[in-house]
Amino acid sequence: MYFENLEKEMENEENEKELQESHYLESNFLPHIALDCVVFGFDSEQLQLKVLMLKMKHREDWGLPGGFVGKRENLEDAAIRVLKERTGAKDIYLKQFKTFGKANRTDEIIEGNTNVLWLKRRFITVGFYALVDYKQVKPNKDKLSSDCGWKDIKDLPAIMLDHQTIFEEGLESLRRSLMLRPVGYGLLPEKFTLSELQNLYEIILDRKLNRGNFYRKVMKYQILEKLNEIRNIGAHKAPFLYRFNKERYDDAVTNGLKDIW
Amino acid sequence: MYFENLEKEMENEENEKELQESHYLESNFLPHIALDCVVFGFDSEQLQLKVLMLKMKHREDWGLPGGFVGKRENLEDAAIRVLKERTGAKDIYLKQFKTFGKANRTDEIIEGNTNVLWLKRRFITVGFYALVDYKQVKPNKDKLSSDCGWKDIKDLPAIMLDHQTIFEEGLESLRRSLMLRPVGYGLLPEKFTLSELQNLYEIILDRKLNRGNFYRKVMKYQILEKLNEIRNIGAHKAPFLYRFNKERYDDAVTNGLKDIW
DNA sequence: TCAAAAGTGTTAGATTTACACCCATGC
DNA sequence: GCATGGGTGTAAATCTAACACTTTTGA
Repeated sequence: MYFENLEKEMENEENEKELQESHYLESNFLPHIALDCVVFGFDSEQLQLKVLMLKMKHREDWGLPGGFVGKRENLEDAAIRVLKERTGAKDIYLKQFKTFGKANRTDEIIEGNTNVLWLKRRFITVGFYALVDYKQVKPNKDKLSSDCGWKDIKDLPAIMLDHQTIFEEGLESLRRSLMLRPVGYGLLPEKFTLSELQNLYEIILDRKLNRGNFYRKVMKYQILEKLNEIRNIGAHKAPFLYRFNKERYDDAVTNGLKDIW
Repeated sequence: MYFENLEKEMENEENEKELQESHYLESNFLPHIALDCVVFGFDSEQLQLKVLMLKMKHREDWGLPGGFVGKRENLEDAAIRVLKERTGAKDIYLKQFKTFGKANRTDEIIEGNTNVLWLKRRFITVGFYALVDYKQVKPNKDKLSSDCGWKDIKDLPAIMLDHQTIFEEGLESLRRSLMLRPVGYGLLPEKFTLSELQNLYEIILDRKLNRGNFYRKVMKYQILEKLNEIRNIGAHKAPFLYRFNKERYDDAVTNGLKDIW
């Protein structure tokens, strides 16, 4: 009997919290509009491209970090805010890639048992992908989730709603843009070795690249600066460190480099 | 005095209409969400790429054809519906290219003098571009506009809101996609000559292409079917007619052809 | 001495670009 | 005959892909 009451009390408390959350959302954000981010991080030790995911409360499956657009907030700023809250990282490369607007895409939630009533309506979501420095990120769960962490893109858990599709289209979009322009700023730490860069490209494109040719190509576009530093790793020659020449890099990103890789 | 009353009456009538329109929108469409279409048509006589524009009531500038998303309507379906209403054309190629979400992008309207109150809120808009057969289209104005017609992309009138930006990004997106895959289905009539196709490509890409090389390239991808028909034009050899082989064309559109042109 | 890093050489083959030449045909 | 269309030839320049050789250097 006692336990039953305790449980009920806790349930009520949880209810109360969710109702408050619902009011907060109601008064601060645009209804029907969400955004979701496919946040990529490159684990250069395990040589894995990872994506940030959240485990939602009341659910067994995972979702992409997302959020809503403040009533007077620019769409892009909303995405930046969400990314900062979730990752703590600054220097985030963000790109909008597609808006998802199937009429029934959030029916699962509308019919589900959340008490955040504000969520119980149809949502259209704007998809962004983001490139962040894996090592700088401290995954941070939000109010609606119970866990937050990196998942290897080749080994994803069960995924809610249409977030699997959003992820796949985000990855495809990243691949395509790598064909047209350099990627890396954001995904790598400020200083990195050439083989880290090559590994990153191989993982994004999902194929091996020839080292010599890669070296010449990357040098030709002069987007890198060689530093007078070296990283000590193993029982062999220490690799040089490089960083992006921001000016040339931005130029290349803006104007594209035709299909390079 | 009499005229004054007449004017006032007409104003009242107009007011009444707009309020009704506002209620209609309120009960049928999602608030805050719009879509705008950059509709391209190829005028093969004047050799101009044209874009469909509307002149809004109460305004001197022009805008892109747009609309809203029905409460239970898929986003893409809404775009298709708007396009059909505005152009009468079937067989429309539609592609979403970007969502525009600056907080102040519709302030002009919020502060303007429309009585369609539903419009007096912030809107985020999803941009689509569409390719239609210029000759099949009968431009059709909507309730909120006073005129509708084709404009040469090299000679546009004054444009409202951020529709200039939306147009430019739509055109850029069309150009890019032409680099990766064939375009033309939709923009050309069912039957067309090779030089019409080449003209189209030259106008979209804004540069001359070598005829011989163009011929070989287009043939290599086998997306065309030569017909046993000829078009009689002038005092010279009549050109053959071609049409797209829909299967191969769709295949190429889906899988891309790397950078071709 | 080994293993990885850094840089360069080389070559076969494909692709691109630019011209140019041929024939056909409607008027 | 002439202007346009349709089709092919070709050579130079450039780019790609694959491989291999050299030197450096930390443990």
